[in-house]
Amino acid sequence: MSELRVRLSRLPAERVAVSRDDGSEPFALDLAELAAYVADHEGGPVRPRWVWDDTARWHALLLDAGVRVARCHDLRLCRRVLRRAPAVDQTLLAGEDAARWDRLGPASASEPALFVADDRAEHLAADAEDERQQRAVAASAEAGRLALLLAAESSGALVAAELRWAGMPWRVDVHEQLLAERLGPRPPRGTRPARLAALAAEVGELLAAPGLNPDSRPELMAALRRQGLDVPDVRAWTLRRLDHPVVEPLIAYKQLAHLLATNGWEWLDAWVRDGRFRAGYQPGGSSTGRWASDGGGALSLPAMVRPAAVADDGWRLVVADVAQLEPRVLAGMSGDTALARAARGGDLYQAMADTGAVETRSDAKLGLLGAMYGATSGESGRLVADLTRRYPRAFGLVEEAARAGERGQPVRTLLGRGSPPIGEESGELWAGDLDAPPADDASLARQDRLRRAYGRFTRNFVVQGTGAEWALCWIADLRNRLWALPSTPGAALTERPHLVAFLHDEVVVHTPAALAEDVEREVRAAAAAAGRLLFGDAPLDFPLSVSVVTSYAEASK
DNA sequence: TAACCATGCGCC
DNA sequence: AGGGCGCATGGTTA
Repeated sequence: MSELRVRLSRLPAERVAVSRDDGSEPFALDLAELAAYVADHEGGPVRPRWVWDDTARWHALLLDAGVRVARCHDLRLCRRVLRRAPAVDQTLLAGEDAARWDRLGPASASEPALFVADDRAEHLAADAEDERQQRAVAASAEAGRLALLLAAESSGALVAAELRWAGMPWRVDVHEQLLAERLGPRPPRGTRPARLAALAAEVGELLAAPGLNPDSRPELMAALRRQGLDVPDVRAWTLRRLDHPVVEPLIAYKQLAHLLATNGWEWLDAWVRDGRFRAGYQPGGSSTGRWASDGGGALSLPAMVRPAAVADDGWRLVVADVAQLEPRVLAGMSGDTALARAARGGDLYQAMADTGAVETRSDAKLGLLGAMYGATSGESGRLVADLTRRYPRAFGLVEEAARAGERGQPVRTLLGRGSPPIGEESGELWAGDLDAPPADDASLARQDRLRRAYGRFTRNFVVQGTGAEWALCWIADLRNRLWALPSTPGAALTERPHLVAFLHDEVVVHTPAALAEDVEREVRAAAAAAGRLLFGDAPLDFPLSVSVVTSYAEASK
């Protein structure tokens, strides 16, 4: 029996159109009735797939009403995937309002609301778009994989909405103490904290440039040059090679200035409330399918502030990350049995070294990363050549992806996500120009540079993108497993084990301490399930390192 | 003045 | 000749 799809569209005056694909008559509800309708179905024997334009907006509203849904189809997100999927006949996605669906951007992830004034999504009918998408998938030669991809994307969108809704537990007092220890007491807005001011003064003195502003690159470069320190840039990595007393305080200044700017007191004011850090997530926000973040910087929480992420009393954080996700995914998608054998154990790089493919673990890592990123020169380039002989299918796959990119051809992930066309991001040169003969040496060189850059991108795209697909399957399954853990009847999402962070290949679950072991078991089981979903019975492991901790900073990496 | 770019650093 | 992001700053241009 096929599943029931219930399509929801917005109507004027904050009402909602409900249209089921079981032949029943469509009808309208107000928001209170909608929450009750959804809750009623989620509690019933057949949980529908809820079809809507943007999960961030609909699920936030439902969560506020105490309703959690099991499955959905995010039309905006899935349309974006299908529009670039090489296996999809694009004419099947044309039709009424298609252009408006194409232009539809994500709801503001930091403040999702179902109804907003002057909304471009207003009156877009979910039924028509859903039918188009279903037809496009069904007609594709990769219908099964695409359907899995869309389901995973949509589940990811549910996770993202729940992450924002629940928030990461965050201790403002711990964070403020940490800032005070390093920077001094909170200064008035726009002035430097004491420790930063002292370091700036010290740098100025050591460079004989009183009043120097170390934040100004031209000022700093000029002052360094006057001291005979000629550097091409002022990156910490470059400065460290200099032998001069200013290096240490200058690097310390830069580090603390960065802490202040990105995760200082103003960040706390903006993003932490009621003991929760609520960031905006954008599922599928990057072209490879990885998530992006939208306010708050949830995907780049510096180690320095992680001590402030503390579980509630009697609760724990279960932190889990996958070891070497992308090399494992590469082994699986290429069917490289030698690399897959190395991916059976906990340490893929060490296993490569143990078989004699390379001398040391670090050589294995350097060579594999070089192959996935497109390193050509030096040590890394030489190792890539060696490893290509040992793992021809895996290294051949990324090499072929790079060649396709250099020819200007898009590539696809395991589940069928297509890369954006060449030149789309850079804007430097659109694809048509590549077919025209270059007018002069300069434009020839420019074309060449663009092709190579796109080749490095497509090389990485197939691996990073398939890695993102594995991770989506992982968190989608984990989300359901966590919900299925025993809890008191009617317990809300945040009264049970729930996800509070997802960072590409790592998750954090906030759980009552007594359930931490169950959570750990489910996190591992979900990883194994994701591997089977993508790679079937291929002999391939996705080992996790899992820590049960009170503070995020204690998690071993 | 606002919008944009370049730089540098953080995360994966 | 190393992939993907976000964010803040300073400095430039429209």
